Amino acid sequence: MSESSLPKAYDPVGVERRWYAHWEESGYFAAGSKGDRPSYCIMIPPPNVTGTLHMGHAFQDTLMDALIRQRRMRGEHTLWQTGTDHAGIATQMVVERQLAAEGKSRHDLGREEFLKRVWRWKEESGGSIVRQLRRLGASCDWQREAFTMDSHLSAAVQEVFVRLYQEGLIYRGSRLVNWDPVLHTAVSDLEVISEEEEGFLWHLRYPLADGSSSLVVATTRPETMLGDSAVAVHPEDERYQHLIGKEVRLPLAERLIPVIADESVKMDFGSGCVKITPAHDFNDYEVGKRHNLPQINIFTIDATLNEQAPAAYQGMDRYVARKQIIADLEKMGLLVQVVAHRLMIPRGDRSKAVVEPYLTDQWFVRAAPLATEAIRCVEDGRIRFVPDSWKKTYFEWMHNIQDWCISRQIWWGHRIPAWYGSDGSIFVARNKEEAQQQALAHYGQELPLTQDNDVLDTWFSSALWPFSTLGWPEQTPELRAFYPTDVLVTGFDIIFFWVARMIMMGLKFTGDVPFRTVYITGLVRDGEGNKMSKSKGNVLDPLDLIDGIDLEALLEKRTRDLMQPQLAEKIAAATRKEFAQGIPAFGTDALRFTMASLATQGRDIKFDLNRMEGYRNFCNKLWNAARFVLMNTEGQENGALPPDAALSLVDRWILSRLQGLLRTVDDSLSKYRFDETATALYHFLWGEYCDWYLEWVKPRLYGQETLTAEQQQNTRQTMLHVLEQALRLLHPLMPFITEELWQKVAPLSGCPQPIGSLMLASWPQSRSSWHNPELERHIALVQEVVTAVRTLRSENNIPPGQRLSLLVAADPATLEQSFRPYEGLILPLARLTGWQALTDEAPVGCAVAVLASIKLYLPLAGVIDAEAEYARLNKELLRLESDWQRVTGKLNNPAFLANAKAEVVAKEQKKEQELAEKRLGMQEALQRMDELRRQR
RNA sequence: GGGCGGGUAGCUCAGUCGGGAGAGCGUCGGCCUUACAAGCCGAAUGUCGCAGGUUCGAACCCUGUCCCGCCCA
Repeated sequence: MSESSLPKAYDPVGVERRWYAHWEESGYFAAGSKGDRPSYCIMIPPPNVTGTLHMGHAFQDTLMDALIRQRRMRGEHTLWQTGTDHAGIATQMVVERQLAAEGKSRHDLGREEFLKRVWRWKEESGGSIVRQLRRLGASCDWQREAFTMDSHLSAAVQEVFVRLYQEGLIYRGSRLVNWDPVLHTAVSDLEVISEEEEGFLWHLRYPLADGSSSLVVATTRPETMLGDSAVAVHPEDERYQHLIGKEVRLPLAERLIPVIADESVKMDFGSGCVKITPAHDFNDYEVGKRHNLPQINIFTIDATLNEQAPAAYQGMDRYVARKQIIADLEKMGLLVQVVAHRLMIPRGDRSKAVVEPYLTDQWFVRAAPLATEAIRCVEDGRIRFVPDSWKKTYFEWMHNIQDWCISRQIWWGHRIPAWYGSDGSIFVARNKEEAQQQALAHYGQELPLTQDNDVLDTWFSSALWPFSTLGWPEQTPELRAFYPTDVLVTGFDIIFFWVARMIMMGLKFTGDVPFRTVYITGLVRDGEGNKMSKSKGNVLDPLDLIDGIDLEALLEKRTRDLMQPQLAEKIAAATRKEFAQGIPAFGTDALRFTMASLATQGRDIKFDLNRMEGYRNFCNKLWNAARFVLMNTEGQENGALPPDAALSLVDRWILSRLQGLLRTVDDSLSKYRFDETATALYHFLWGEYCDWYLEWVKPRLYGQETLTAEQQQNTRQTMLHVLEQALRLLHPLMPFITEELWQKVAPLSGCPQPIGSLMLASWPQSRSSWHNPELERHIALVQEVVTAVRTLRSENNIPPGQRLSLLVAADPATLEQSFRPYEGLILPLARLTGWQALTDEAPVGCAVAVLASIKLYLPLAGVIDAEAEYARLNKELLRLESDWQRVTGKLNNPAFLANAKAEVVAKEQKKEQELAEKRLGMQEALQRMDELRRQR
């Protein structure tokens, strides 16, 4: 054995930087030309251009990269389309906050200047997330990197808008929408998070107009009473029949409003009378339409009271007004009671401000007509959800789909391609010139037009991503080659936001589905199952797991820029406790392997740092296995893999096991069961290749067996070949370490032609001639024997160094077929000097192991702890007894024999024989041990 | 209120042909055995949430029920 060219422990840092740069510079990520290869395409869910990489990205991008790398190795024409999203509201908020720090607002700058500023911010910070993506090893085609505001993507947005408008699928209308009074924009219902909060139910008395009596309404929002248009009761509510049709005098506003009957009123809620405020409540809006009630808007865009409110309240914030109104009503004796009440409070997902139902002019997509086909394509299997059950969630939403409010009153985004004439006529066009032509046709003369000030919902452009990035509306070669794409990998949290909308838009504009499979991942959470969030202070940065971070830096990072600075102390304490030593550097491959192994079917993925440490160790194990292989092959003649017959038992065995691994990896990847892939590779490399095969190889290479030079060479070649193949299989999950090792291993294993990178090496093909189940069964018995001897040693405290000889009792056929041919594999690993067949009674003072067909005796006279051995054997016998009884019970049951499948019965019979044999052997052994311990 | 997912070893989770309950981590014991102490060898550990049912046979299928979580209203 020679010195290895590898250091003793794997150090990921240099390896990762070096290889990624090499891959990218060499153009290995680029899709290249199609030729006659099958295409394979994944669209990355575009992250926020100014954002940073979080655990969810690391998780999903690892899986996408694994799929892409495997397909690339299989020789397919692969494209992983990458890019970023302009994230309208989020990005605008960041820049506005920067301005605020300078004491300015966007209005001080004006639209044009503000947008320049946002672009500048995008240029400055836009690089970080794509740099981080590279650190993950992502093999996306950077030459095709797209941004949702790129000109050709923007052109697609305009095209889609115009066509939908022309078909009547986009319309502008005055509707009640979710209004964010802080951001001053409408948001879609998906961007509103409703959560239960503590509040009150106020019971207010409204006097009847004729002064005859009064009624009591219950409300959670007393300030909106100034906009009431009616009071409603249930038509069948006997308490209030006499009131229906009468009028009440609305206090403070001093308006007369009718009492109406409407089915939607819940009789058992509050007093059974409710105020109806059509301009400020979604339900009341519907009621108002049914009863033709006026819509009285009492709020400004800031949710302060406007001129529709009585002068005394104008200009007040909604919550200030609430207090004032309650106080005023109380003075007037009209406040009946106040009851604590939990209610759902809607907040904007970005600003966290309480969202106000607000009457404004907005643009909408008529969703129902688009949904029909989008539902059908999942029903008929053109699109498949993995796991399948997510399609129920999809259907649930699609069947109840609402029109989509797509206009946003912000500046950063795709400006709506609509122009208004002086009389309010709308001209929707691809550009201003086209709009002016329309206007000319309409007015018969040239008149000034003004463009709509609003921009589109960011998700509108995201919905086009699968085809806009490929060049649509042009029929580009890329569009032809890669659309429909193959699989979308994303989280369940954006099925509605994004997946559903891509399906609708894709079908509408390309006539085909945007992807054939939707693989839905779980959400990465912390070890306790909590969502990772800045305010909880439990965020882990994938880069910190790769590079490591010391405690101080981690504390600083977690407590910087908190929305609620008072949380800093608590977060710091928790962080100190959990990461007293900071986080060590684990490297990208360990992170990726962890992500893959966590990719089970569940919804929540609790990220476990200990597990990651285990996979870091796995990297080191692999490193050292390769180191061992290289030590024994570098500078030697290793030949080429010979035909089967020339190979030794262990060589044939590991090749057979390799076939099993190959099948499992292919199968699990095709099912998106990355956890199975990871487990199979881990178990093969550590549990079989290292723990058994390499140990068996040692005596062969070290000349402890008399082998010819050729036999030794064959083993060296097998050792190289299996490692080389396993590195290929592992590459999609662990690209860096496999590349580094493969570069050294592949030339020695005689790879047919020199290849620049493992990325381009072919994906291993299974060879059925290597599959050898009979040999695997024999070796399984060998492993059982070795383990049994080791157990006997361990249980009797025999030092590993102490050499022993083994006595073996079995029938001659078993001995000759299952034991003797394998003695060379058994003796060294069990650390035995030799063995003898036992024909007579075993000598006194042996430790005994009873296998199905073989009994093993380890002569330990004088050393053996008879008492302990007796207890151990007794326990094992009890276990055998219970197993045996269960099996014989089955076999004695006529119903079982009559109903069970023949192969099951046969299996049980075989099991019964084995157990009976073992049981008998164990009884004998136990008896002898009993005698021995009594002699003491 | 409607829908969905989960409850398996101390922890995190596999276990979709219904036919002997698994892995990793942790724990315990023994080892610096010339690739690796980030390692090697060995061991212990289960009311498969609960109750019924179907079946020769249930962690798995059915019904009910409890608990936890998510989504929608």
